[in-house]
Amino acid sequence: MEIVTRFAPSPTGYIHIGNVRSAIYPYLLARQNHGKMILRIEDTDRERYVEGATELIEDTLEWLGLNWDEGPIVGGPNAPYFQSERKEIYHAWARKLIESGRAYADPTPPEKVNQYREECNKKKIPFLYRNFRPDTTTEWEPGMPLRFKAEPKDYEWVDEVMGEMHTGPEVLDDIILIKKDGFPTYNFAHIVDDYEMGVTHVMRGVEYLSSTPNYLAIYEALEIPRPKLVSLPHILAPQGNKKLGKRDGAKSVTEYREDGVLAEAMLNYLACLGWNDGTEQEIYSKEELIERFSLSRIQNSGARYDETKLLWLNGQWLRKIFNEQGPRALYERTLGFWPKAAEAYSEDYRIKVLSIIYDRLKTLSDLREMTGYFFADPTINTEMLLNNKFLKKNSKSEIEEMLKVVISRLNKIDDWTSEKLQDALNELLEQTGKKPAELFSLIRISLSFAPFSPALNLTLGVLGRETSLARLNAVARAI
RNA sequence: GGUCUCGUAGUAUAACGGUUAGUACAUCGGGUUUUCAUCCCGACAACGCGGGUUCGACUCCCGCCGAGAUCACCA
Repeated sequence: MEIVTRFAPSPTGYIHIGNVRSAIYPYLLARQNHGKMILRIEDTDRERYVEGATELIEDTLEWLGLNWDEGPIVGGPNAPYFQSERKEIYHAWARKLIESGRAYADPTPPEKVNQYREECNKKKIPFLYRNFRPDTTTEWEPGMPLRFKAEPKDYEWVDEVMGEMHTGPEVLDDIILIKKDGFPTYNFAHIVDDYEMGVTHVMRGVEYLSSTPNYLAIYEALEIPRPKLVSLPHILAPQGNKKLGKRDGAKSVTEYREDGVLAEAMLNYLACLGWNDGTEQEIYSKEELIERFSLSRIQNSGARYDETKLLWLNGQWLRKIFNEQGPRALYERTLGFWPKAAEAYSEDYRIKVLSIIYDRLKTLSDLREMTGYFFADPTINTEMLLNNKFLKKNSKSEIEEMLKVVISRLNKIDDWTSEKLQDALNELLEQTGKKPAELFSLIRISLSFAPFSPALNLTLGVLGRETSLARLNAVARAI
């Protein structure tokens, strides 16, 4: 049987890292089995609806490379994929339930319901609406919610992650199927949609585990088969033991993209947070994840979100792309992350800069801070030079003298390549009798006035003869 | 409070009932001609507690403790 999974977010804002994973796993499962993934927008709560949220969700999924086979934009045989446009479908199924006596109109005003609830809370007994069930012969009219009529009993089922589950009759209640505004609740709508759309695996956060018996009762009453149920443990906030949410400052996936985190790294990190294939592999491409994924190896406890590891993985991916696909492939990912001054330079030059600095990047946005001196002469800061821990024992005149020796030697280089430059630097060490730390710091700082920079011969090589010598001369004059 | 779930180093995780409890991130130390990083080497560090079952338990069972979820006309 074809495997059909779905990601069914509600458009209430951006997708943050706490909840993308419930899009990743369904995607992997569907691709692995040559099945389908559906994107369905659960927009039945008009109060929480956020304009533009659907686009944000689509954008995030596309960036991560999680393409869907049915849903908004691409369409499909089960359209529409917005729940707000499927009202008639829910009502048709609801009528079926009314006819079989498993749903009833509830004329009780909300205040009364709250009153019942408070009474129970006061008596410290569980609140079950079915104990307050009103006259169930009322005709269902607009403006009146429709409730499920529960038949308390035991339920057993298998959760693909949590294993065998069982509950008693005390968890079953008369839940609302259709709200008074005519829109269905999640509890009802998702069941109808999943069935109509042929979803075989319902993957969602563990918070739905407690409601599952009620869903099971609805499947039964509707006389439709139940899909496989997969509860995904929460991603926990860095502090505390609560699930990661926007209130914890959970960043949107888009935000990480803007910070220069690669989609590959994001997908890799999130997929492996709460899942592993049993090997010691750390770096997985999307294709490898699709191949190796298995429901049975999803962890059943929550996993804490660790941004440091994400950034480490991002560094790994940055280097992997550079080494395996070449400088140009990585360069293409860096567009938009360069300092403004870089615009005046050729692509070729920028690729050279990238080639010597890429292994120092944690995120692409580091380029802005780290490459400034390749595109504009740095401001000369004599303090920085004289107070450097390797240089401070030298007097100004000694520094000036050293610079002159360096300049005259570099001037003699006929072929300005990193190899020749390295030879010249080695000779200078012998000639001056200085330690590398001392001589190289002097040159490095004079060229960049940056806290750090790539290997000296490479920096000189990329900067070029003219710029390098001009900067060294400028420093010699300023001292 | 009822119901359900979870519990290996700081973090993410591995381990047919038999291993010096493995790996990665982080941290600390060292190495690679400056710096920052990469890379390499090394160190620190864990089975929540208590009972069983067993020749032997991180692994199976029970109890406790701790953490979380849920008990909405939100999803």
